[in-house]
Amino acid sequence: MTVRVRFAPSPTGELHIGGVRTALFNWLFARNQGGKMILRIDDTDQQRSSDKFLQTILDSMEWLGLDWDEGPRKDGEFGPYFQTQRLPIYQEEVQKLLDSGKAYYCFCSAEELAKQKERNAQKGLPPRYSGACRNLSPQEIEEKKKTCRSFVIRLRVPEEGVTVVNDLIRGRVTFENKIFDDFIIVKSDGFPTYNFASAIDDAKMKITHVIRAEEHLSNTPRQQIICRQLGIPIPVYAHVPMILAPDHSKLSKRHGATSVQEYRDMGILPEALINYLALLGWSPGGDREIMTIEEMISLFSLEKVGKNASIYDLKKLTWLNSHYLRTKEKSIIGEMAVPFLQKKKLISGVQTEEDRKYIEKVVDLVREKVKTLQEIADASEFFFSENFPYDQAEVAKHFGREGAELVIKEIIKALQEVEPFQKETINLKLKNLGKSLNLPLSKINIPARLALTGRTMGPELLEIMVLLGKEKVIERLKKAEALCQKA
RNA sequence: GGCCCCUUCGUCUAAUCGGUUAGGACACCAGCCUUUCAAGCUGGCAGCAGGGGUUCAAAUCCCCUAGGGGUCACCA
Repeated sequence: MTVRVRFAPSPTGELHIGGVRTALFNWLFARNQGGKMILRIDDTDQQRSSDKFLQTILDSMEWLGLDWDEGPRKDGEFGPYFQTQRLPIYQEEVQKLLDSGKAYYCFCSAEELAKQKERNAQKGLPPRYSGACRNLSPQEIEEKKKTCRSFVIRLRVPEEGVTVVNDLIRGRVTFENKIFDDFIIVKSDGFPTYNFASAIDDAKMKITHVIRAEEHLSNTPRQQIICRQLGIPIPVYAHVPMILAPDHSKLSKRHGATSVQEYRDMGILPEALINYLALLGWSPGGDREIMTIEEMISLFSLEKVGKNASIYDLKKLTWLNSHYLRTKEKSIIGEMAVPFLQKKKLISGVQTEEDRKYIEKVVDLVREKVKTLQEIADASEFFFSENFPYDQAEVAKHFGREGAELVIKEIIKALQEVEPFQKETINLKLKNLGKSLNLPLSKINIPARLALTGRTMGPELLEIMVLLGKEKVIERLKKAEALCQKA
């Protein structure tokens, strides 16, 4: 039997790192097993679902390279892959349950139920359904259908016995059936609830392994009860540990960047995010940390997924990102930096071949010092514009001192003589200048760097000079000379 | 509150069947390198939640306690 897994997000928000990690584990498992990855959209919440979220989720998945074999933008033989398009399927199953008495209509209003819950809470009892509509006669049902505005359908849950979840990660987990009340399977708007739709779809889509977050573990027995009542197969479950925020609480917007989109905007590379997330809750064993996607696929196994929740740490993500930033093909990084440079208005929308080459050189030079694509853009401003800012404190310190102007003048004079304007020739000239002025090289380089870039730190000075070209170098030094007089 | 899950450095984790000076990575600190800042290299700091058992031997098996998380929705 070929492995079939699914990732089933609901389009009620952006894809956050917890969700992606679940998607990733599903994907790695499928690819490792030579199975199929199915993407299903659980959009039964009419109020909160939106097409905008659907699109960003799909875009995020594609950006990360987590492709799917069946699903939206793709289709497949077990569709449709949107739950809202599968209503007839659910209706058919509900009817079966209704006919056999395994489910029943409930006419209790939301207000009534809320009151009931409150009463139970006051008595210190668990909030459960009273069973008021459990045994209505056919006549009563017909009558209520006429008088009540709306109704739901509940599943008759056996009161005795236990339901055992066999989880690949957690082992056997046993639940007493008496802790469940008759839960709702069809809402008053006619849409199925999550547990119901999910159980049916997993079976109809021939899902073999349900890999999802641990928060669903407590829901699993309900789904198994549904499966049993419907006589459909129960998949193998694997509940992966949750990802928690640094304060140990459940992930939310107030914890800063949590969605894929935000990381993308920040200038995180997809492979860095994937690599980082793979390490959260899973380890290939040994000392492996940095892995290609192919290595992850071949090394992945659910047995090696841990049981305990993990807390995400931006610092490590950032470290991985800087690693990939430095080691990936420079033309690719150059390409990836383009939107960030555009956003800062350092380059225009269209580039000539020459522009591209220049961008690539700049990016290649700057990437050694930074951790994100955004930082590449921030660090390369002076390569694209004459209006870059000067660090005022450094200006005061280096241009304000006595003799500063003279040094700049000497540098200008020396550089003007350099021909051709290349690393070696410039280097030789500056070294000689240092000797003749009896100054350490740093006393020449630091003011020069400040004049050319506005900062005292950055890529290698000689590289900067060559890339900028003689003309701009001289021009900026002259500007600095003027600053000296003011300082 | 009931039920369920979990617990190795600050964080992510490793440790085939019980025997390890409990390993690695990020972060942090120091040194080296260096024409700045990084990177890189070397070294350092730091952990088996607590208590009972079982055993010649426990991070590892069992029990209890504590702590954390999840779930009990006409959300998924």
